[in-house]
Amino acid sequence: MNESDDGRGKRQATIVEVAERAGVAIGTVSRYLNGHPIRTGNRDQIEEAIRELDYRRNALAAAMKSELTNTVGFLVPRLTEFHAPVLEQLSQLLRKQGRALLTYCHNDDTAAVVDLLSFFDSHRVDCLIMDGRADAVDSIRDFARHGTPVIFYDNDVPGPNVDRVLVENRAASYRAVSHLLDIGHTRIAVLTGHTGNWTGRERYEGYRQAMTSRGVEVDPDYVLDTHWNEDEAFSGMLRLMTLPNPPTALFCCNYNMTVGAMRMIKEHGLKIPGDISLVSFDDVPLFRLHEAGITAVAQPVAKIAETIANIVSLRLSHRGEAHTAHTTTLDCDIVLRGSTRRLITPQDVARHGRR
Amino acid sequence: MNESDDGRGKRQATIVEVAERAGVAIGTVSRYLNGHPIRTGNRDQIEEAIRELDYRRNALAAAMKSELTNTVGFLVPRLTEFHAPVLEQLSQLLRKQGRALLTYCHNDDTAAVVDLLSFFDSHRVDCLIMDGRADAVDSIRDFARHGTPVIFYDNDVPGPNVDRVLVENRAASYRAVSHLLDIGHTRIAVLTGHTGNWTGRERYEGYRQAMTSRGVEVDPDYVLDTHWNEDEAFSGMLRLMTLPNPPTALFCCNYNMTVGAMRMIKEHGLKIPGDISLVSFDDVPLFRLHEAGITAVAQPVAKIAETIANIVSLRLSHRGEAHTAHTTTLDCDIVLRGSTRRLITPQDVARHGRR
DNA sequence: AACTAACATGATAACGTTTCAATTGTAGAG
DNA sequence: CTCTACAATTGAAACGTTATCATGTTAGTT
Repeated sequence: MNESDDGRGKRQATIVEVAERAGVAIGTVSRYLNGHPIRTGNRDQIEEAIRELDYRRNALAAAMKSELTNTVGFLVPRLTEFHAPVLEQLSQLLRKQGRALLTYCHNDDTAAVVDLLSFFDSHRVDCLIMDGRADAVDSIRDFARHGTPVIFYDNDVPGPNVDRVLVENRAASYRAVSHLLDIGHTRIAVLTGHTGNWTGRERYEGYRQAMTSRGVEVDPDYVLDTHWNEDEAFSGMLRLMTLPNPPTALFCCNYNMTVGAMRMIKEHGLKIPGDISLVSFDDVPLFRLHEAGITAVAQPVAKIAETIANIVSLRLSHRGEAHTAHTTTLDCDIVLRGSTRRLITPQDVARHGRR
Repeated sequence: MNESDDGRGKRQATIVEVAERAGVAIGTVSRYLNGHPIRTGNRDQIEEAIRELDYRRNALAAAMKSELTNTVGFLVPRLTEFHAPVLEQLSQLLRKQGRALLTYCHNDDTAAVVDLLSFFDSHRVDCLIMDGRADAVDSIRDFARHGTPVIFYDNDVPGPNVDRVLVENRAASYRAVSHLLDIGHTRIAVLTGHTGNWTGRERYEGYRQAMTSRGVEVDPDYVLDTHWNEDEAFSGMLRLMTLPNPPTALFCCNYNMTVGAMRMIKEHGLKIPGDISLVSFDDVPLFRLHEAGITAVAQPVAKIAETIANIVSLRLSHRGEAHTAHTTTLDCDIVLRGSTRRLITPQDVARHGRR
């Protein structure tokens, strides 16, 4: 329908043509486009020229000179119910700063991470946000060496001199497991995700400290170092529940594993919390709607996104200046629901009779 | 630790310096970088120079000449459990084509959509993927006029000459509601999302056709035109269940609304499917784990992502060539679970006695 | 050995901005 | 009306790549 809807596009007007048509210098147009003060007469001329020529700014050319692309690289491990809201809010906060996110979901694939790092690098993103990864420290250091700020979130890895936005994984786990201990459980199993990375290690450590601080010994059979994903959690859970002495409570270190564990529990006709109590790291809307309600550690998604956005803004407004990296550690909430129930001890059973 | 970890970054080597050092012409280095054949001797020289100078490609400068940024704009309404996996897979498929996604989550904010459109435009994304939006057709047309391919997914709006990747919303809804009718329900309510947009209208239309094809009249009280979100679904559901003659079954047109409806149902002590049967559009892992299991329409996420990625590739390898827009419509699956149960009729009750 | 093709190479002109130093214009003070 | 600040404007030089085309080199035929 449209005059030039021929699929070819049309020759693009440049700032030069705008300047000619408006009868001013190129620099003046540039200044106008960047919001600098302009003589009123000139402004009108320029605006008219822009309209008539259907001029659109070429951010690439601009970025080339100014060394700023207004683009931020974002590397996310998985788009789970924890990460998706972070991305959602981050995209909006950064937009208010005039920036947008170049997003990639790497699924713990080292090669993909390295590949993307160099893509982001050659595309000159102004900043990089990612989970700290031991398998890519060298690439990360290479990347950061050129002066682009990097922000780690969700997972940490020591070494690189970058800002970090993390949560108090250990303390939150400690409290979660303490809750299970409070209500009488001692045979508590944990799906750690993966103690090969910091987050998994910290969450496990919280578990361990809670246990030992009550004098409960950690049974190695109860510690499953799976891989943050549903299927491994499912099979791990299978091993767990077929032990001669299965656990009475379970602590799952992320959302995906909670789903895997719950699937095993349901498919084998077990009940939460009747047969086993459950605490999940990561809270999702549907946990409220579970039959019993799932007790969960809620990460402060909004605060995380906000903090990251602030750091981006800060680093880029002082770019070039030397600075020391800063780590922000945010608190988590524990939401108690019905999936954790006081343990019925043999004594209880004896006292009240079977079933 | 690193030699130049001073936070300033260091002067960036260019292709010119590489050429000088390698003793070849600039063009030769460019050709090498783009994988064109190069004399063996020269190749070694160039590779050495690149290594020694720590050269990194500047994709901006390249894009400026080649008119290709290897960047694709992605505008997603919300990062729900439907959209997140699409983004996840899309980011990976496009990466294999050497492209990356500039992502923004607009939350149905018209101003944000328009803003992003012009951001993508000035950043010269090679292609744009978004939900078709009536509130932005003009901006979309403006955008497309310059020759950049656009792909609509999830939602459609007639007019723009763009490719479309959609699902058979109407047919899937028809089958979902027919299932409810099959098992005896007639008082079936629907949360349409928003019939102001195509997806909502189609899903409602499937509902309506299923009803009338069985001679069941659609009760306007049972049709709730809410807004795809949890809270409106919650309050809508409240209105629904306090009707003198409340529905015995419910069809929710997206995941968020299902959560809202389930929340109301649970908080008011009602049972699924005891008090009300439920079908959800969009299937998520936790639906399997609900007490009864939630019957749901599963959109073919992987196919959607794949189809979009293929179109991107196709359009960009034939760019500049005139083409006619193509619409792909994909099938959905209906997964029957326990949330839909045969209606207990008054006769049944009479026959078996109360409770 | 001479003669073609076929192909890699070299020099240079774009691509569309921003930036900078130099210049012109403007308005307020004397 | 002139002088002085100060701000807006100008013109040209980058920014780092790709594209073009004429030139040089190689390898394949006869």
